[in-house]
Amino acid sequence: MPTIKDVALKAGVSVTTVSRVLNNRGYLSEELKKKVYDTMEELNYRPNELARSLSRSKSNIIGLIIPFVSHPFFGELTSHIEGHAYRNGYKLLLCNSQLDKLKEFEYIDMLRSSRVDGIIMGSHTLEVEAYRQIHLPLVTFDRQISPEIPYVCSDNYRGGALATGLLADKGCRKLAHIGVHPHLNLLSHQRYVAFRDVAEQRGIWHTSLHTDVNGFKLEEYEALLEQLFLEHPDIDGIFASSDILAAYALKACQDSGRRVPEDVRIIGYDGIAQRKLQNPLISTIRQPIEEISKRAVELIIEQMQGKAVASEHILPVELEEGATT
Amino acid sequence: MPTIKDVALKAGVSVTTVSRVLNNRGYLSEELKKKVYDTMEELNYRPNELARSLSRSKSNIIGLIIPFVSHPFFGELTSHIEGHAYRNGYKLLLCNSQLDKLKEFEYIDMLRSSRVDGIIMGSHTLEVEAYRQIHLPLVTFDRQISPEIPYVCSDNYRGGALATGLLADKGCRKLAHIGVHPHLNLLSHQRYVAFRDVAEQRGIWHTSLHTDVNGFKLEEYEALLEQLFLEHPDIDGIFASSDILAAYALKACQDSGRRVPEDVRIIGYDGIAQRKLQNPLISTIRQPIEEISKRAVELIIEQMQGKAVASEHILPVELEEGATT
DNA sequence: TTGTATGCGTTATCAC
DNA sequence: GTGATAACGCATACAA
Repeated sequence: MPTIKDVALKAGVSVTTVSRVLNNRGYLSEELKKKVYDTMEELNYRPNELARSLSRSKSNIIGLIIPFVSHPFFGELTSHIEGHAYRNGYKLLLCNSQLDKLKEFEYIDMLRSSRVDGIIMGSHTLEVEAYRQIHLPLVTFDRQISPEIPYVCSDNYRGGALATGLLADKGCRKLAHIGVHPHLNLLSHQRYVAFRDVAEQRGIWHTSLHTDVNGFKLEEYEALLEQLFLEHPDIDGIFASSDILAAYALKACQDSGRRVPEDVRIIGYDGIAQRKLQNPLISTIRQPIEEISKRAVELIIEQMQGKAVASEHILPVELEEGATT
Repeated sequence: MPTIKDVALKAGVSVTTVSRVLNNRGYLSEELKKKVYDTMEELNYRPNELARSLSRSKSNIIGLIIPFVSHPFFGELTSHIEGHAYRNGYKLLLCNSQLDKLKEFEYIDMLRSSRVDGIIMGSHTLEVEAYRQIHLPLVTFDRQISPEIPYVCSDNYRGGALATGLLADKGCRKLAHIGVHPHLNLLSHQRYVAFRDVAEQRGIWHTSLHTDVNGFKLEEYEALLEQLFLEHPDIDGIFASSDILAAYALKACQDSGRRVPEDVRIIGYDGIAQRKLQNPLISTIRQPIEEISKRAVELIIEQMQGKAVASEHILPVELEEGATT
């Protein structure tokens, strides 16, 4: 591949000049610019980003660590984050932790070595201290780590309250919450807290089931629903902590001859696009996924620029009623 | 951040020695190794991958260009590709083209500038010549570009034949194929070719509908199904070119009072995990997504190593019957 | 076995 | 306005 030196030589100028043209710095005659641009074109020259990054100590890369891209929610999140990064001239290094501690740890190391300009953390299997050691612009999704590290999330408590309130309003008398394991200090745990609060306020019987610690597996979801109906066959309202989980609940109801919403009412969380494939359409609490993604990227960029950023970014949710409630 | 120089200084050795320890090259006494490792630890030193990459002219980054990560099929593909890349010590730069020509073009440029070691192309909005100009290890998914560029895909023709054969066996007499626009020379077009061939061999009436050129939008899918049943209300067999499309077909049937599989039989393509959320379970032609991903990464690595690779990689599909046929 | 010097492709600091 | 030259952080050929 041709280098800046080749361009300089062929254009009959110095590398400094070529670099100047490249970065549009200082005063350059139109004629000179054209000459340089032409030789670049001629040589099919592409500036070496590695060298640029090294020299400027800025890579224009954002690292994204999430549990699973193949999970629809994270797929949408990733998609929007990529879009915003792209619009701002950043590349995205994708890291699937699979909720594997070692993998997440190694990825953090790799990202630091790669001198990424910042990291968006959507996976949180490690201890607080591990994240504090990173010393890079950081944004966390759905987890509060320490005051210096900003986090962005949906209004989990309000979402949980809205969902539970709807089930109560519809006359449910025996509620179940299903979700992933609340082992870590994830903010999504607030959905459950709200569920419990509202159910108790309203004096409604309620219970909660959750998957294993590393639970994002589809088989686990199935087992969870089976257990639920085995232990509590007369459940008449389910608040699922994700739309995927809600879809499983719906399927489990249909398979066991329960009518939805007549016998059992179901409401999910997330508001993923794929929800629309379900029949009947699943009621849900919509997270502003696009807004969350945008904010996360902005927060990374602002930190890089040395700006002070607020540490708390709680974005509003919206109740979106379908046909399962 | 500390550099190799800091480590050398503090350990009382030369940078060369530190570099040697880092890369485990040449003969080094255990004592010396330990001393160097200890100072690295002490300084929390991380080698600068940018500098390493520049020096070795190898970035250990693979670029992945796909239309949409949020599409379940590409989500799974991405997930597996990431896994294999990681296992081989490569990082993944994620590029969502959104089937936008300009974006895809710019991304190719960015990847070249970033000196990625290879590119896996799952988006193909550009002309053959654009890809031939890349001059980097390349692998294509589902598109044949030129003999030098290896491609990997599922056995599309066989998949289409299996699907159509099944519908025919079940007694369907009026078949429809639905898919995305066959504008580009995508190999998935073979699914349709097989559909037509088999239907004609068996003497079965058949038709085909497809989305717009840039069609991956969910709304378009809905419109497509609406049109299908409007024009051909008596269709009794549908072969959808993706499971997502099949899910829409299923929903459209249910919404219009058609029983599946009694009135209309449906079979999809891909074999995505999310298919299991549908009720009834959708019959499908399963692509070996994991194997495809593995092969793609391998082909990139082998090309980087200068090995000669075969240009055609057609992996077997499998008919997986659910409850919609 | 360890160190010196040079190069990787850019940018930035000086001079001229 | 333009051009040498020294960084950027690391790897490596060559010496010692």
